[in-house]
Amino acid sequence: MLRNNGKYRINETMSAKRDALRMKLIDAAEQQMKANGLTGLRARDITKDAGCALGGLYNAFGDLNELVLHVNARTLDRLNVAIATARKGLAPKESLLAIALAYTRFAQENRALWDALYDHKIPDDAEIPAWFRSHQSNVISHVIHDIAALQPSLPEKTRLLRASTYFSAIHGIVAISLQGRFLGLPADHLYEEIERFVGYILSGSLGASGKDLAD
Amino acid sequence: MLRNNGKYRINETMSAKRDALRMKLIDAAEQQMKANGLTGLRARDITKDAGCALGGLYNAFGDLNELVLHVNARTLDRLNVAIATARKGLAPKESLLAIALAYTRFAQENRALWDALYDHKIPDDAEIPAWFRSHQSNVISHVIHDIAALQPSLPEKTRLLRASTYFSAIHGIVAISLQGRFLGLPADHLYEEIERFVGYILSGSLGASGKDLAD
DNA sequence: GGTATTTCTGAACGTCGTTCATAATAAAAT
DNA sequence: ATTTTATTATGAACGACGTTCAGAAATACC
Repeated sequence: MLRNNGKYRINETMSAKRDALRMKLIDAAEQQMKANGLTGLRARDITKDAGCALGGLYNAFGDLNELVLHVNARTLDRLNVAIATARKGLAPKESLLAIALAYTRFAQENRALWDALYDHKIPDDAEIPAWFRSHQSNVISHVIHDIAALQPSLPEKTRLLRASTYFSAIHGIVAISLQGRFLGLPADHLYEEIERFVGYILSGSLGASGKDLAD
Repeated sequence: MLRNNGKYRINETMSAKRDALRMKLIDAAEQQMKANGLTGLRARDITKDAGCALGGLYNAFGDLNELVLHVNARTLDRLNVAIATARKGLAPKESLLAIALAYTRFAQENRALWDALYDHKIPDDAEIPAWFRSHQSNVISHVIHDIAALQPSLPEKTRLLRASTYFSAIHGIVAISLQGRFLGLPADHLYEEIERFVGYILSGSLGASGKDLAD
């Protein structure tokens, strides 16, 4: 029978050793995903690179999916930085274009890790943890800010819709192009095609005069 | 030592029995994917449903990936019909909107099979067979026709780029929304958001007067 | 019927994620 | 120090998976 008299730690948040192993496992998994993609990820290889036994992974994380979530959170953070840097100091419209181009560049330069952001599926029963969603939100918040600046009269909820639509459209163009599906937009035309497309959207949604299209 | 004196068939294209088994396997795989998704696909379940031994799958197809390609080709054909039906008799701009909405509806109503179109990855060494690419091309050809009608002066190659960009953007909006990633555009706003978005693109790219934006 | 050829079969193989009894280590109590 | 208790580490073992392949069964032609 286990007692807890307050002198041993109750949860996993206080162990520096455990955290160190977790970090080594995330590092190893990230390296492996960079080299072999999400489907090339192997628990045995990760633990070997991290310097622990196979079972150690399951002491540090619930399962392999949870480890992937941590790698993906890192990737989202780096994407977030790339976007923030690209739009810094720009006016809203220029910022929206900069976001699209930064997203495109990031996807190209971090192909395997970026793929994993979308290829990774968690089982139907499990749900995406809140801490991970916040990493996703950080990325899209830049779009929300620009839309808010362009259309201040838009209700908050509608701004989220517009931001999601804008972001998703750009993502779709990049994704289909890089995956070479359907016609496969050639990568060497990707930037100009996106720049043109963003121009369409901005002129279409805001009018040539930048007038506020409330609704 | 095997000889061939011309009295036995040389390749696999002439056997009705073999084709019947292939069809049963595709049917079984399709049913399984509908119910359990691509990741729920199991060679043992498929062959049991199709009424053959486990190894039979590997007589009919090279491997499981090849079988998935056949299911996906079917799905693309049904998507193609859905789009063709939706745009029939419409003017180019209305057709482009109809395509987007039909794509959205198809994705919602055939979620598991539609997911498999994009989730299925073939190994790096193998490449997508030409017969499969033609199924993909049929779907996007509708977009190409409408763009050709709207901008007849556009070079053929540029039309393909524009069609790919348009299709991919719509796909991205639908995909991110249905997967609930990032903010997750709520499904009940999906149609109106797409309709608005297409309006932006059409007015942005063609001008209010429908003038031809060459190049 | 006899023989060449194709098709079918399912046990067996290697690999995977995951589990868990056991060992090793660390901390607290005595 | 020694014992007790709690934590962490280990890797053999398990079940499920895709795939293979030697042999059985079926088929086609003489």
